Amino acid sequence: MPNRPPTIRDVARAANVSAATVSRALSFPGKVSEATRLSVLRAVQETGYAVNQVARSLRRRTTNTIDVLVPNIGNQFFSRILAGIEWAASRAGYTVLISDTRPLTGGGMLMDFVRNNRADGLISLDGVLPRQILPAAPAGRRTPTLVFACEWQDGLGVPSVRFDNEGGAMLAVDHLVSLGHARIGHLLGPAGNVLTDARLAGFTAAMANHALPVREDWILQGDFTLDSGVKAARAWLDLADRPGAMFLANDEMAFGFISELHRHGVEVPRDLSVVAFDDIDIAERYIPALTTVHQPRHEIGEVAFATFLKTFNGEVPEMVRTLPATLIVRESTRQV
Amino acid sequence: MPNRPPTIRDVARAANVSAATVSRALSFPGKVSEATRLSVLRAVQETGYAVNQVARSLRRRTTNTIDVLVPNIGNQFFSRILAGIEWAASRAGYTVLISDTRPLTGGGMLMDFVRNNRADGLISLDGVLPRQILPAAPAGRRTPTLVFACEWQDGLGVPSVRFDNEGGAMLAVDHLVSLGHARIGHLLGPAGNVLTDARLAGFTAAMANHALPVREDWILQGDFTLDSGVKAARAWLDLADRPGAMFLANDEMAFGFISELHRHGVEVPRDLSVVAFDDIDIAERYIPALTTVHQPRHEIGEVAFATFLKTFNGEVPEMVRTLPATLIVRESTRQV
DNA sequence: ACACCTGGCGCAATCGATTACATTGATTTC
DNA sequence: GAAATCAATGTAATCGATTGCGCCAGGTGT
Repeated sequence: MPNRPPTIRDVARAANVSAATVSRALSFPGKVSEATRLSVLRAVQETGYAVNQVARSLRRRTTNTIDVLVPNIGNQFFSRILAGIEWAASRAGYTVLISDTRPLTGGGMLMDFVRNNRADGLISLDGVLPRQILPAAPAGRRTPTLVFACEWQDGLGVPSVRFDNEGGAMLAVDHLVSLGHARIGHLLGPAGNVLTDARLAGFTAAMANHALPVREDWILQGDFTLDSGVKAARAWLDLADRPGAMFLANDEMAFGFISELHRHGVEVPRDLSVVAFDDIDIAERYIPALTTVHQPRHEIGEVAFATFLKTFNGEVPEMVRTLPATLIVRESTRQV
Repeated sequence: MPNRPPTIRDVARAANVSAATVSRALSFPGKVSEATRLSVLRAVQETGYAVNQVARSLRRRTTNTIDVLVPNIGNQFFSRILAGIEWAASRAGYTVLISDTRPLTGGGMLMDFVRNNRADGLISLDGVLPRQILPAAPAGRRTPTLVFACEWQDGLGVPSVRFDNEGGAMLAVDHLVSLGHARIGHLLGPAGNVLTDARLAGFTAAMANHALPVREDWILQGDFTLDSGVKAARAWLDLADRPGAMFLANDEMAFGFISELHRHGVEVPRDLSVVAFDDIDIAERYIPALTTVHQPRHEIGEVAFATFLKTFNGEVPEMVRTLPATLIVRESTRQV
């Protein structure tokens, strides 16, 4: 009773042609006569045939699938990017697989996905891929196609698509300065992260532009999580001499930060101006609505996929593509 | 130069054994002698061999992979569930693929994933799968293994794991009543959604328990999005006679709702008590911190995977498994 | 009238790993 | 001491689709 799913041979039999012809009729309609094409199509209907992608992949040595590595699916920041990737991918007949890089503690499994021929390549939104992964092109194997998006890792010869983090940070600082702020602090992202560094660099550069000092004790350590924002707020409260404005490396920390200050009677923007980075969905609906740096997330996804495809097809892509960031002014900053 | 990746045959040659032995050494270490096992392992190292999963899947007719269908990856609510699934899956040697159901407008591609032998089964967090998908077990094919989690669809004979939505809604209402509220409204989820129905049912039942009237004009229509919360706030503001408390069908709408009211000078909880549903991460750090119904999301993921595995192995799973919901009281509700 | 294309199709090899079955040498059993 | 058993390994078929090669018939060119 539980007989096997129909194979191409079943279709061939039903259409009175060879399996080869069925294959051609399906993949290269122009290669067969109109009559056989139709009879094959009818046979497909009758049998309920669906191509076995596994067999096809084995023979074609290609999966038409890419895997996207996301540092943390829970971070809502990434969903728009994924949407952009999917959009471009489906247009090219590609399927998108998503993997969260965090659960894979060993890390060994990551690139195996490509080595095992389950995906044609990777787009990584995570810049800190385990060492083992990148050099994983042993024994004359074609280097697996890898593209970085958002985050990246230098010195690997891997193409990347980025936001203008430095420029975005400068916009943030410029905005605060234009509001009359001169005492400005910064809450960092996780140590060793390229975004942390780039945003700090932008912060420092902008401060220098305005001939403002960067005070060590006003540079707080965070790690992009809500919780680290909370901790930073406590550190801020402990400061003997407090800055009047803070540039936070992302929105999520800003929520933790502002909420914790609120619990201690410090109100944003009344007592402190805050500008963050990312413009995730809730930013507009937080109380206060968050002034933050916006990035074209859908677009970076599209570009990242295009870059993958180009690379996979053997062409040489732009190695670093930078997309602009803009500042969205809302309620968490005010004139002083 | 760009010679092919090493195959099992290359390993066999290097180890001076047959391909069959290599296969056994790798998959059933007990089946070969200690000596050969070691020499095979060494050969694997030397050659840099990695199993070709595609070939393995073709032969084994199994992929050790499940696909999880998520209505909206952007909704942070799902990430914990995914984490739970991954946790259980990796323990069973399974790989988890994640697909967002929204981009697949045609819908046809969804189950093809399984029909095409790319995944052993599906866990759907989306209850409104396109019709074509479910009956997709034609021509004597073994019905693909499908499990619903969170959301579900009745009358399909598909096992599901759910939260106690009705019970959670009742907890919410009970809490409001215990605070002295009697004039209570409800913001619905999207029409036709099982969660919407279940939460409404719980709301209605609890109101009846307390002999409180359910007023039609206090039942607002939403769709689980931030934006629909905003719109609901406007509808609420237009009310001639306003309820003093609202039970909202999810957190995200609550943020839109509360923020929009705030912009119009109505403060929560000062002017209105709000309790929502989901307890996503920011709930605790919203201002005010949100009183909401919590669900064991990691656990539902684990249970869903266990259910899948059971079904896939031909056992008969519990058809409906319900996990308890609890109320987390925070700052968005107050005594009147 | 003859050689030459060419469109349409079938045959069979192939992708890489797995596994049923066969083989071999050694050990156990009666 | 012969038969039976077993552990370890090899041989070859197999999973299902794709594709290089070649055959055949009908059409062209000269």
